[in-house]
Amino acid sequence: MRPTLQRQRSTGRVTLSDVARIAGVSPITVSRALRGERSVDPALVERVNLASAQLGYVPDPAARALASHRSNHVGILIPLLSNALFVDLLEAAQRTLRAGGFQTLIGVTHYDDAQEQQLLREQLLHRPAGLLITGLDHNAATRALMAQSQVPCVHMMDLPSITDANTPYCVGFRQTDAGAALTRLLLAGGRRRIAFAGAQLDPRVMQRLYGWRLALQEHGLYDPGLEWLNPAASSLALGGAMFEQILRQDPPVDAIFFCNDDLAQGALLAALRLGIPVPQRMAIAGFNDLTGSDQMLPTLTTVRTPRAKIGEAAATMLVSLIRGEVQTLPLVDLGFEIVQRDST
Amino acid sequence: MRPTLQRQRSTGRVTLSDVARIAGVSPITVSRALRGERSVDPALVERVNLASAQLGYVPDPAARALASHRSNHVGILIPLLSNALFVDLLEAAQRTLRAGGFQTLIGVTHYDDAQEQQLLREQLLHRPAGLLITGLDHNAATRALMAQSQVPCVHMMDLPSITDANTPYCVGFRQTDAGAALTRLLLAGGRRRIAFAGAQLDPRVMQRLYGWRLALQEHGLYDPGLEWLNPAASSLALGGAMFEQILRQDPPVDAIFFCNDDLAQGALLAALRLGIPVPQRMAIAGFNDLTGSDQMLPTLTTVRTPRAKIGEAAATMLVSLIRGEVQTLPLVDLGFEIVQRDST
DNA sequence: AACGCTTTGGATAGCGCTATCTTAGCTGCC
DNA sequence: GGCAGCTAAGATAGCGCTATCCAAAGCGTT
Repeated sequence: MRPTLQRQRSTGRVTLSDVARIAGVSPITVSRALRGERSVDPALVERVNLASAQLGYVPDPAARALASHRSNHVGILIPLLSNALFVDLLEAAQRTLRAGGFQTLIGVTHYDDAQEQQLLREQLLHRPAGLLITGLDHNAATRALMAQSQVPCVHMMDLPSITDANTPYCVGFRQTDAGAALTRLLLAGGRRRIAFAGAQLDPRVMQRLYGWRLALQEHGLYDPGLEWLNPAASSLALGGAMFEQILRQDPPVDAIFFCNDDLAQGALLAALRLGIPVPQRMAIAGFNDLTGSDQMLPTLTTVRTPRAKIGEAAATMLVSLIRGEVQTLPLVDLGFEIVQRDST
Repeated sequence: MRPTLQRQRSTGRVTLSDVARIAGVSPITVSRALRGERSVDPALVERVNLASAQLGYVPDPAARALASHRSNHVGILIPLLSNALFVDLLEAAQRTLRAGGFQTLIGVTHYDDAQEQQLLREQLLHRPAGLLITGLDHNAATRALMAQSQVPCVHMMDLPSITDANTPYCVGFRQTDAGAALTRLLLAGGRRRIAFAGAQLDPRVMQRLYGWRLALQEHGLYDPGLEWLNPAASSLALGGAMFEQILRQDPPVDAIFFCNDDLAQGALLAALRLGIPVPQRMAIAGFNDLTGSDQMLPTLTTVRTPRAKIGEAAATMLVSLIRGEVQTLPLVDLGFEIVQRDST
């Protein structure tokens, strides 16, 4: 009886063809007009835009990705969300990418190579238009995935020490220089036995350590016993504990360079608790200039890192890479700023 | 000359059909076997799995989404990433969802209705399998989008005060009760003039305020002049400023309930700076038990909120909703815990 | 043995776009 | 005037998967 049991799978969604019908052109012309591709008669573009607006047409990202092998996603890989540093980086990058019409896919690696690789693999499945990734140190499998995927990629935070023909795109600053500069400030303040207290021990921490080492060696004041490294995650509590430990085990130490503000803030609180006068008995410096470092007692000397600018610049660079615009330099050094406060 | 100019658009990617050919079955059987849909002969499933593993087959999410009008994405909307509270919530939810085979799409609303709506709209375009959203207060357009989309949704953090037939799925705790409980603790400690200092003024802050008000009213100690509300974002600096302001403008105040630990920590630091003895001259309490609250001087009395548990439970609930499993209760109250420390 | 009913595998036809090829309409130039 | 060399619009055929319909096979009933 029933004439043609039509297989109705449509979702009622407004499609390209609907727009085409209303505009009186073929679907492919609508597609081209909306993407601004090739030259389409301005009058037709106008008609298409009108019809599209009238119907409230929104392209289906899945269909688009399937047909074009491309998406408007950008994958972002960062180590942690529990560190304000990366949150600032992420927020700035995300804002810039959204403005450029891209959606972000956030992956949190927890400083774990296997997780990083897995997240990258998942992101690549979505054929992202680009990738933003933290740091330059990635294991071979991860690097291979990135290279093989051919997806434009910008690295954030670190800059390579040497540059050659195939230097990757990087936006960041020289951690080593910053570490050395902060150490020199302590030296200029008359400190002679300056300890370095590091946690997490990610590549950036190691570079700061290296900078500190260089500065001390310049003055003949380097001593391996001054390195206090702990692979645990940074926290106020750990900073306090490290402060107490150094104080107890190496009393001549007169300054401590903590690898980040979390540790340094914890140390300042521990000093308050123990009644150790800062900076008289012990100078304390941190890194990153996180929220609260200017509120501590005493206020914390630190290095202000341009993380929001890095996120923004990296995203901007990525967008122009995606658009195929000519890139002037693969490296962007955004520098840093020493913030001297009362703790030194 | 050239026989058939074949339109080669394939990407060299391993497809379902490849697996089907190797396994010696039809593509649709591979699809069913891999998704565990319907009943497929175990022997065939075995063959398919083998072939799939051998070829390293990975389904294309875009093709899947297009054909099935469904994806394995879960959208998560949170107000901020700069607040550790939401980061903990997010991380726990994300971990649970990943374990369930879902990818997460994070949207940060910045407490802005328009942004929330826009983000939701974008997420819905990807036909998410589910949604996790913070709070219960959303504008009409947002609610309409959610209802219309038919996507399962779980609300995090807040619980509705009244429950009726169409109560949404919620995992959280009673902010009002927590506010009242903390206030009662201060009252039990002999404090008579307890101020409430709030910033950000999101719905959860307002509920804590309401709880504080109730507790004071029970004792006939409520006075509107005790409410110090500032719509600015929370920060240590703001906490310090509010502390000084209250101290100056209402000297009889002997305790301050800060709506979160950021403000309270700032107040503790300000008290140190000003030499105001805490808790003798002024008791200070916060909310959330953030990192560092146990490191402050004095350590901070606060309310420990089960944010990681909320994230996990909400994700678990969402997964079972997506799978169509029967839900026992739409509301899950995970409670809270008063943490009494030295600041009160 | 004929009949329903429930499996289980496969054929077919899209999902909503875009890559690719084709064709019609115009130059410009020997 | 005829033909290569362009341009713009359209026709066609997928992208890689799954919804839907079909058919064959198994099985218990009367």
